[in-house]
Amino acid sequence: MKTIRSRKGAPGLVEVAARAGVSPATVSRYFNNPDIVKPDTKTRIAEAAVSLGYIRDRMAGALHNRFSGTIGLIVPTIDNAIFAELIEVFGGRLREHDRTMLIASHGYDLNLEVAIVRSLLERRIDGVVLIGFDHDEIPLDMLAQRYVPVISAWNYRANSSLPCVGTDNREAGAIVTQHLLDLGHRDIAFVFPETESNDRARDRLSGAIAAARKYGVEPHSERLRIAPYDIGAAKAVGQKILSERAPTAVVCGNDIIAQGIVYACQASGVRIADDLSIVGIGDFSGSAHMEPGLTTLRLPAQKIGQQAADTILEMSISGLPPAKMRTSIKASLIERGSTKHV
Amino acid sequence: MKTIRSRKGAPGLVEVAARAGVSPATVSRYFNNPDIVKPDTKTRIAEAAVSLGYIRDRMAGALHNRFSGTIGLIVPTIDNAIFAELIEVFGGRLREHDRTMLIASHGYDLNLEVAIVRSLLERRIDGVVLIGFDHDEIPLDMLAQRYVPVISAWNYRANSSLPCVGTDNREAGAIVTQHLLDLGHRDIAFVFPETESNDRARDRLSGAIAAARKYGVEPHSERLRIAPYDIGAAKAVGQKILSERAPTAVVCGNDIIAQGIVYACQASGVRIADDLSIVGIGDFSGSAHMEPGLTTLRLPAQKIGQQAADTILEMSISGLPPAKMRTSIKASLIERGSTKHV
DNA sequence: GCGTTTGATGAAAACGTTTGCATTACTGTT
DNA sequence: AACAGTAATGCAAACGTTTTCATCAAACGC
Repeated sequence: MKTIRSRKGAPGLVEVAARAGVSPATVSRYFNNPDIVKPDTKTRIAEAAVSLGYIRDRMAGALHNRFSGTIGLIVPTIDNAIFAELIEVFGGRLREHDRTMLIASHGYDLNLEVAIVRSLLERRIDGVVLIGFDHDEIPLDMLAQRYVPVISAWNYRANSSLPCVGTDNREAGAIVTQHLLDLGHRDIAFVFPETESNDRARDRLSGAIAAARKYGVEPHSERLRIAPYDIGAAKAVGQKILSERAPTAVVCGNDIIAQGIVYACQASGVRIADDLSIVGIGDFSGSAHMEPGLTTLRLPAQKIGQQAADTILEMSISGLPPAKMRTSIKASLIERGSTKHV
Repeated sequence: MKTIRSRKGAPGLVEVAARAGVSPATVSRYFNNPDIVKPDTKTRIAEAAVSLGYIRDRMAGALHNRFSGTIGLIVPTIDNAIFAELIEVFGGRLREHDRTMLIASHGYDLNLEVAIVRSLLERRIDGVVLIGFDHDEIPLDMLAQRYVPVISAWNYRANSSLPCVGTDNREAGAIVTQHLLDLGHRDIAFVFPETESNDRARDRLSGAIAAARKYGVEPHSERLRIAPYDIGAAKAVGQKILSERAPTAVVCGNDIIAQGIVYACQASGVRIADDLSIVGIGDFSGSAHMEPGLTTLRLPAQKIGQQAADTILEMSISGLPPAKMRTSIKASLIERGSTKHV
C-alpha cells in the first residue's frame, strides 16, 4: 500500500533557509523567537518563506519540544445550545493565542471518555478542559501521570479538586427558587433532569430545595419531576403536571425544560404567569423572545469560555497550577414575563 | 525558559520493545499492522504496553508517513443548533475510525478562514470539510497545493467544483413555497437572511421565488424582508410586517427566523395558521414542540454529518476524488400546525 | 534433502523541526 | 589598537516513530 500523497509542492524549513541564505536554525528561530534574529535577516527569511509558500510543520516541532499547540475540550455533547456558545468563544480565544482546539464529545458515556483522553494524549495535547465534575478516575490519572494540565469548566465549587471556572449551581438553583418565593409562591413544582450522572442538575436541584425549605415549602414526590434535556419530553411532563393538581409555579432545571413547560401551558390553555409562573436556568437563545419571555438565570457562557481558555493556557505554559485555582462566574437573574406575583 | 514538563512517566516505543524483548520495529508493526506479527509476540507486546502504560505518539508517526489522523472541520459558527448536530455526529463517526476532529469557526469572516486553513495545514490535517460553497480562492489553493482532500458539506449542487454532501437549497426553498401555494396562498412574504455572503440563503430564496412565480406570485419589495439569524431580530421584522398590510403566509429562510415570526404573531395577537401561515426550513430542535408546531423542511443533519465523514475519510485514505463526487441528501417537508388552507 | 517461497523480525535511515554549544561578527571601552 | 562583552548565526545531535531492506527460520514442492 504505497502512500499516494506526495510532498512535491511542500517546501520545508531547509528550503527556506537555503533561499534566504541562512542556516535552518536561524529560520527556526525566526518563527519561534523572532526577537533574537537580526532585522535584516528577518526580512530575507520572511521573503523566502512567503515566496516559497512555506507552511511550518508543527508536528515536527512538537516532537522536539513537548508542546503541540493543541488544547482538548471534552464536552458531554456539542449539540446543546449553551455548550455551543462556550465552545465558540473558547475556540476563538485559543486561536488568538495560536492554539488549536481539539473537540470531542462523549454523550455522557464515561467509557468513551477514557478512549477520548487516550486519543488526545496520543496527539500530545497541551491541556484539557472538561465540563463539570463527574469524571472517572482513570482518564484523570492518565492525564496527571503525563503532567497534562486539566481544568473543569462550567461549574464552580469551592472545594473542587480540579481548578475550575464556572458558576455555582447550588446558588443558581437557590436564586431562581428564591425569586418565586419572593413573589409569594408556596406551591412550587421542580422539573429537573436525571441527577444520577449530572452534577449540574444535582447541585441546582439541591440548591432549589434548600431555598424552598427555608420557607417551609417541602417538595413532595408529586412536586418533583424528572424530565430529560428535550423540549418535547419536557412538554409532556408539563402537560401531565397541569392535568393533575397544578402548582402555582415551576422551577426548571434548565431553559430547555422551561421552554417545554411554556409550550405545555400554551397547549393546555393555561395562562403563563397568571396561572403558572415558570423560571428556567441558562438563558438560552430563544428564551428572551418567546411569548411571554422566560424569566431565567443567565449563565455567562462567553465569560466562562474565555476564562477557561485563559486559565488552561496559563497552566500549559507555566506547567504549574493556575494563579487562581477556582474562578466563580456570577449568574444573574433575568426577569421576563413568565413569572408573576401570586 | 526551561521547559517544565518533564517526560518522566512517559515510556516510549523503545521501552515497550525492550520489555517485550523485541525490536522497536516490531512494536511499531504491532500497532499499525497487527496481522503481520506472530500471535505469540503480539501478546508479549500487548502485555508490555499495558504494564508500562504506553501511549503512542502519533505526532512522531505522522512525521514519517504523512498522516496525522486528524480531520479539520471549518464551520461558520458552532453556536447554531443545526451545525452543532452535524458536528456531533461527524465527530463521532471520525472517532469510530480512530481519527480526531479539529474544529474551527470563522464567524463568516473569510480572512479568518485563511488563517484557519493555515493553522490546520501546520497541524498536518488529512482532510478538510467546509460548510457551503462560498469560500475564498486562497485557502482552497493552499489546500490543493498540498493535496489535502476537501469537501463541502451541508449544501448540494449538481455542478459544484468541490465534492459535496448535502441538500439542494433551491429545491428546499421551492418545496416549502410550493406547500403554501398548494394550500391556496397567493399573498406570500419572504423573510430571509442577507444573501450576500450566504449561499444557502441565496439558493433557498431563489428557489422560493421561482416556485412562486410559476403561480404568478411576484414578491415585491414589501414582501421581501431581510432578517438576521436571530430570533429577536426576526421577531421584530415579523411585527413590522404584521403592523402593515399583512400577507396570508410567510416563507422563512430558516427555522430561527420562523420561530421569531411565530413569537411576533403571539405578541401581536395574530392567530397562527388561521390568520397567517408560517413555514421554516431546518426543523431545528424546538420547532416540533412549539405551539403550534412549525411546518418546516427537515434537513437531515445527522445523515449529512455521517456521509461527510465517510467521504472525507475515503478521500484521505485513497488520495483520490471520492467514488461519489456529489451526494444529495433529501429533505422532507414536515407538516405541523403553523400552516393552513386559506 | 535441496532450492524456493513465505513469514517474522531486526538494523538503520529517514521524517522536519528545535536547541545546546560553538563560532563568528559586531559594539563600545580603554 | 587591542579587548572584553554581547549579538547573531551555524553545526549537529536530538525528538519518537515508521519503513525499507536485509536476515533468518520455517514450511513447501519436488
